[in-house]
Amino acid sequence: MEHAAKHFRKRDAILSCLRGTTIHPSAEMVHDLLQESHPDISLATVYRNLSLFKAQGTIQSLGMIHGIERFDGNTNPHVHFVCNCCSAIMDLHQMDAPQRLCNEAAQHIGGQVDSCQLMFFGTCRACLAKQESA
Amino acid sequence: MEHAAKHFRKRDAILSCLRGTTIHPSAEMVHDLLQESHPDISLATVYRNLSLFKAQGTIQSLGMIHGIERFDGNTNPHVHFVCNCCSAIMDLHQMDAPQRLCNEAAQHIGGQVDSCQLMFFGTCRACLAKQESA
DNA sequence: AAGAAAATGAGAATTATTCTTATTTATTTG
DNA sequence: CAAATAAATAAGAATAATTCTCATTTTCTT
Repeated sequence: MEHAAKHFRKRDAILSCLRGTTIHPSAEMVHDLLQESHPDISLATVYRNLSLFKAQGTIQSLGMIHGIERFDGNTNPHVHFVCNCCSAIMDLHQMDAPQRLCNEAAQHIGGQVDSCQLMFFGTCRACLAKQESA
Repeated sequence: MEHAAKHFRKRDAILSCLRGTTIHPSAEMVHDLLQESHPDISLATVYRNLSLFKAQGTIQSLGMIHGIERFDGNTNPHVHFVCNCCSAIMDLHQMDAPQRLCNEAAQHIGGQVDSCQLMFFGTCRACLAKQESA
């Protein structure tokens, strides 16, 4: 059957939210961000749709950071920095994506390599400043 | 008697277990691996000591892989491959550790970079074979 | 407009991990 | 060597992020 583009308001709002932010939010952060425009959105709906988008490849998961799963609406491969102090996640677009290493990895592992993740950990500028003034 | 027993404490057994395996086990996997030599070890003890070693820097955490935290007794920086099918984690010692990228990352982020992790995801050889025969 | 299919809200269920407390084991001290 | 003190452990309860259930609402098809 032919389907026109379906319009599911809350689902769309969740995707727009992810695509419109660079904070790499968790499910709860998405829920908070949507409070103003959709005060009646359920946390379960956020979790459900994030799982769906992830399975579709529409968004990517950055994995569990400090015990909480974080998401990125930008599926282009790029490098991330995680602040161990405030759990902020920032893009490092300036750095070469390590995709070129996938083939090399595949040879060594003798399996099929689908993706890779390069992640730096440390303390962000804001948290460094806070520590100095304390 | 007391001196000899000191070397057979459960804490030591947990560390030895981690250092003697390359499967990058979770807490539960460590618990299982120790069943034969220490059938009365408690899962809480495993968790408690893994947290301790991690805080000390005696071992490293590879983060949550498919929802479960995995550990590595080898604190030397090296690259890992994760099978999305069976959750196996393998070392890629052959590949350059990306430590040299830390300085570059620090410049871009304007913060302090402590560590980094390069991880490849895909399907391991064993799981590929299983899929073909199915 | 009616019926079918999909999405949602609310809260219960799940599960990896952490915490609490009583007990056991190791270490220090007299 | 023995008493006192400190550290480690076992068992199970508590916690918290995530998933699941199901009744209801919304959207789509005819």
